[in-house]
Amino acid sequence: MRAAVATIRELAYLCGVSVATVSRVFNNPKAVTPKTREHVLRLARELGYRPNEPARTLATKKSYMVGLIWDTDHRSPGWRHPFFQEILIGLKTALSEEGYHLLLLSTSDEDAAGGPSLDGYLHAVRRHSLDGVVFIDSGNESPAPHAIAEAGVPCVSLDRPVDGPRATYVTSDNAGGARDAVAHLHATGRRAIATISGPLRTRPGADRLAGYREALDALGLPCRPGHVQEGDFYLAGGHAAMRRLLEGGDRPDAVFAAGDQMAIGAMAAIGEAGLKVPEDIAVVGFDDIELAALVPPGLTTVAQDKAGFGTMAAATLIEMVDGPAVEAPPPAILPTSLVIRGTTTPRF
Amino acid sequence: MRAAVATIRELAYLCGVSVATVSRVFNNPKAVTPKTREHVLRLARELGYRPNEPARTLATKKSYMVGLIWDTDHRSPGWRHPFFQEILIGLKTALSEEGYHLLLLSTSDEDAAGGPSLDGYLHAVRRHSLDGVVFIDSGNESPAPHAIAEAGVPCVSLDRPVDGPRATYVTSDNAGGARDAVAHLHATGRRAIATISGPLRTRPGADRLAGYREALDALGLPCRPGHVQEGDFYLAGGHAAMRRLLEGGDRPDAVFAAGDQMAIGAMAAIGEAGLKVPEDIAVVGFDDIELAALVPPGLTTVAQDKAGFGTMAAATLIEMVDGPAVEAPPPAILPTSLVIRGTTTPRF
DNA sequence: GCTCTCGATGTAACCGGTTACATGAAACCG
DNA sequence: CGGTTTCATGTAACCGGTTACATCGAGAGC
Repeated sequence: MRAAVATIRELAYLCGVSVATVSRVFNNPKAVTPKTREHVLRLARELGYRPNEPARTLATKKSYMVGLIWDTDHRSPGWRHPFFQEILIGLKTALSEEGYHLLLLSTSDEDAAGGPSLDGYLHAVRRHSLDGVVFIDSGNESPAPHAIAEAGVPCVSLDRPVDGPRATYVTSDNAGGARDAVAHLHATGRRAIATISGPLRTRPGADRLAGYREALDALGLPCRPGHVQEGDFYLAGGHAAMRRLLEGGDRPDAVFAAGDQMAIGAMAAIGEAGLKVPEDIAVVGFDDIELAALVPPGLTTVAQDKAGFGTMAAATLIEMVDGPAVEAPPPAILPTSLVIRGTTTPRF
Repeated sequence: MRAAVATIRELAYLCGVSVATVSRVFNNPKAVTPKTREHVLRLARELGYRPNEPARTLATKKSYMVGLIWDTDHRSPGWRHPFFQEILIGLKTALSEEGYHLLLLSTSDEDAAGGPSLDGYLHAVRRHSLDGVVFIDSGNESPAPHAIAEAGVPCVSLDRPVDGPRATYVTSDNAGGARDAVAHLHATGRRAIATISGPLRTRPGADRLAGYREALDALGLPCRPGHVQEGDFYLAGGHAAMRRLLEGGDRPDAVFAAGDQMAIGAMAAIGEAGLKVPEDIAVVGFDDIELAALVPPGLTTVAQDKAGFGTMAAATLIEMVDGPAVEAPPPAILPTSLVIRGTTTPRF
């Protein structure tokens, strides 16, 4: 391969046209005669010319880059969104198709950017001329997304509502999924259905609990106070919450855990208490992480549309960035689907 | 917060100095009188001024961005490096500390950049003036890293050797870890030690098998041909390979699987054959994925230094980028450590 | 044939930084 | 005290694109 031509001026010279024409070939092809267009394109291809992005960004204020903010300190388990990786794939793929790139931003950049200011991310966005931002919630109530959203930067947040002139969010149908889970437990013969909720300050935590309550209501089952235990979305929290449920004297015959990790922790606690899943206590989780299918006897769970998160976030963001600057699209609520496995086999 | 000052010229005007002085305050502080320096810094802080990155990049050719190439098609499971996420965290954290950012690149960008050329990534690197590249191997023998490495772009590859004037790689001590695993199986009383290798075209696959052979040699054990089965690093491959081992007539009393997923697949196959782990067959894995601790009775495994991958990659890359442009540092070999759990309890 | 339009192309300013070089003041020195 | 060095600062060119506006030529209309 020959050395790539460096600049638009060189290419213009070689083509015998002006820089403006070359520029137009790439940015507004129909403003240029087919003949010259082809000529320029052919030479560009042969010489391996590609317009320089920083220069283009400088001139247009559009970088074709979006920031992925992933607000967390690296010590806490908070950074582990249950399917960060799937989200990332979906996001990256969808953005690439539209010619956008993804720049990773995390808490450390905030400080590095000059002191722990509340709007460190906003500065990062400005510095790089980012076209928009995707924010993955880690449940730690960071003020970052609000600062950005309010500044009018196109912004989509995952699993956490934000408002701002060009901000929206995408989440699963948490309440609906929870209702399905409870209805399924009821349909398999369980009547004393407890729940291990997520942290109630998180939106999915609160919504899944609400769905649980609605379902009990609809089924005419009482909502016994001891049957709601708050967890932390992680293994340990599920384990501890399950022990509380077991020690409560009012032993449930089914548990809806608002996250698969908690469900697995709960199953461990059930085993330690000498009880069996699903014979003594049925379990349903939420998320459908990879592990759910592997842990015996297979965890019944409310599956989220993992790839959908990324894809939807990308689509929504691009709509705000590219589209006519009207207003923020409505929040996207992804459907869930119940995956039935061994932890909820019917009672006789 | 007041509106951020847009340009260096404005700030210079407000400070009553020239743009050159302001620029120096940020890039070469000691070239400027303490008094003016403080003055400029104070005003800059008050006004929220930050130098514009694309402009800076345009002028200096240094973007303070490194690309993370993650070569894969999104369909295959190949993108699942066993701990992509940990690597990413380590990488991002270490890079942020030095003021570098991470730009995600993946296969789709290659095409979008104008046809499926072999050096699509190289173009992406040039377009964005990336300072370097980290390449995560997904085992699909992509030619991408070589094109980049040979072009002289600073480049560090994970788990796969590359050469180029400024290229190096980081990997675990795969052979050493494998030797430890086999020695441990021997020490717990096993003598008929089989292995499920990774794909032999991958470097870790080949190295772990080599380590296994060396260990058998050192222990004076024969290396029976039927006792080496090639897997794919995934659950299904481990399962299939284990069945081949069991059907071979020459049943082993221990298996070293070159990856935890394969080990877990193998354990399933052992269970299906009516045999027990560790009583009938002991199992050791490699990686120490999260699941290893959770799957009963706990998988003994060779732990890799997950965070170390990212940190080391970042350090090595920055050394090449920042440092005096001598030559590529030698490959980094991260130590492994054996984590002993329930699948290898000693034989009486 | 002459103007008028319109569409393709060129010229040059501009985006927001960096930096080589010029400048001028202060410090140093014999 | 004149001359030289040193050092902080300023001027202006440059990085590689985009784009407003000017220009020019061809076809349309009369």
